[in-house]
Amino acid sequence: MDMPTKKTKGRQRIEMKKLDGSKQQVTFSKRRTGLFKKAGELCVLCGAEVAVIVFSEKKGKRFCFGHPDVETVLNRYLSSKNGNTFPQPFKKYVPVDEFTRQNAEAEKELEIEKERMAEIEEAKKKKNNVGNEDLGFWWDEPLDENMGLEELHHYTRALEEARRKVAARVEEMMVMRICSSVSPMETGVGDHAFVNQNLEGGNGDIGGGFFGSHGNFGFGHGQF
Amino acid sequence: MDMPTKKTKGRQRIEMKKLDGSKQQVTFSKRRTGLFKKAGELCVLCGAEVAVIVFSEKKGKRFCFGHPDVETVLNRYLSSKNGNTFPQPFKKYVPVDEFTRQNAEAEKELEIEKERMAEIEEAKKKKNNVGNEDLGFWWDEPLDENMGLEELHHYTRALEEARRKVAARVEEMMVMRICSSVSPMETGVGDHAFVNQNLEGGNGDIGGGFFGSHGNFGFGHGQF
DNA sequence: ATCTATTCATAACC
DNA sequence: TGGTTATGAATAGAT
Repeated sequence: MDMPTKKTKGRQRIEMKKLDGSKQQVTFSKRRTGLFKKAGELCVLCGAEVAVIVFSEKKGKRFCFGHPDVETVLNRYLSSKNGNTFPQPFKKYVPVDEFTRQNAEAEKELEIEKERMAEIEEAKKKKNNVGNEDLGFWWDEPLDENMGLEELHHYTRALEEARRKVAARVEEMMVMRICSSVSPMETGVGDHAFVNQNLEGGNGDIGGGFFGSHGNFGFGHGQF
Repeated sequence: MDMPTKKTKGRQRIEMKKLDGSKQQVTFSKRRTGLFKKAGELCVLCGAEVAVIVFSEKKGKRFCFGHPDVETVLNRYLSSKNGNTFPQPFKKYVPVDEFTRQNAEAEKELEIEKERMAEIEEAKKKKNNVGNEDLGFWWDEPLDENMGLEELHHYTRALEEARRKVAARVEEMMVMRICSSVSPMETGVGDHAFVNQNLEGGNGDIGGGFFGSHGNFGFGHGQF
């Protein structure tokens, strides 16, 4: 008579084994979202710094979450890795609010594009002053296959250090550029988290903000 | 008369704002565990590659999860970042099983220690052949403060590339060393996930395996 | 580290 | 991909 038949079976227990097909895709989406949410909550509740990087199996699409942003956490990871203990490392929280930040990101994108198109030609014209004599940039040189393990380790650490420095320098230049082109608004140290879906083709970001009422969390691109 | 009073209030809704003190610590532990579990499930169910890096607020203690391991995912991230599209990148799953892998890690630790103590002296004695003329290694040179944004971008990408190459080379050397000193056992491509708690003092890893019955997930150090 | 009572995440369906 | 429902899981609070 009546229709007490439940509309759905509700959540069912599933075996912890690999899914495939459309089922996998749906589950991937939902669980990825859930994972990022959990990560964000861990940040808010416990003041933790967290980076989550996910590559989908098919197409290897990239998804990221980071607080304060992926790069910061990665740099911290790379630095703490080799025993270099940096309790509260190189993280001058950039005093730009979300709005300003978005401008920065837009500018970054442009820069990256411009640069990508110009770099090959530039490489031909310029001489660098860091240590290569005539063939271009030293950083384009192939690795010496005979380099020993220990040198490689040294090299690795140096590269991480260098990358960190570059990241800091770029950020700095960004901030300078922003500050000189935008009226200084709030200088409060913002607390940002970035979520980023960055696939090969490059489509964009994924959704609305976290914790709408509490923190000014948001989604962005998160490159520098 | 009877005691229908509930033993606990059960889970209570909490405001999504920062906690402190012991409450924070407890919540951090529980939620971190939950986050790693979710990450692991995402890997198993969807074949995703995932890295999660967490720094606690106080003491900046580091916690990591990675599948197949943190380094792999990070390398993939760094490479895919600047538009360098590598659908299925430089990840020749090393055909070593868990046991062999542990040997590798032990050896790595030793190497790193040895090297750290010797490197300063070595730097003085050796000349490198990559591009610096006389003062030591080019990679120890300070950054040119006048380097432009575009050069910095180029530089950054080059460093990431270089780091990737070095990592690959180190891994390769490791494998060669292993293969030449250990009898070839199973050559099956293992599926590993590493969880790693790596604090300044260095204590060790955190717990039992994930999904005991299904995958050979485990906990490890995850350095190279 | 354990134990409940609850809230929360999500498998199945649309 | 986005929404609904019913249920399995995660976890806040207390021990």
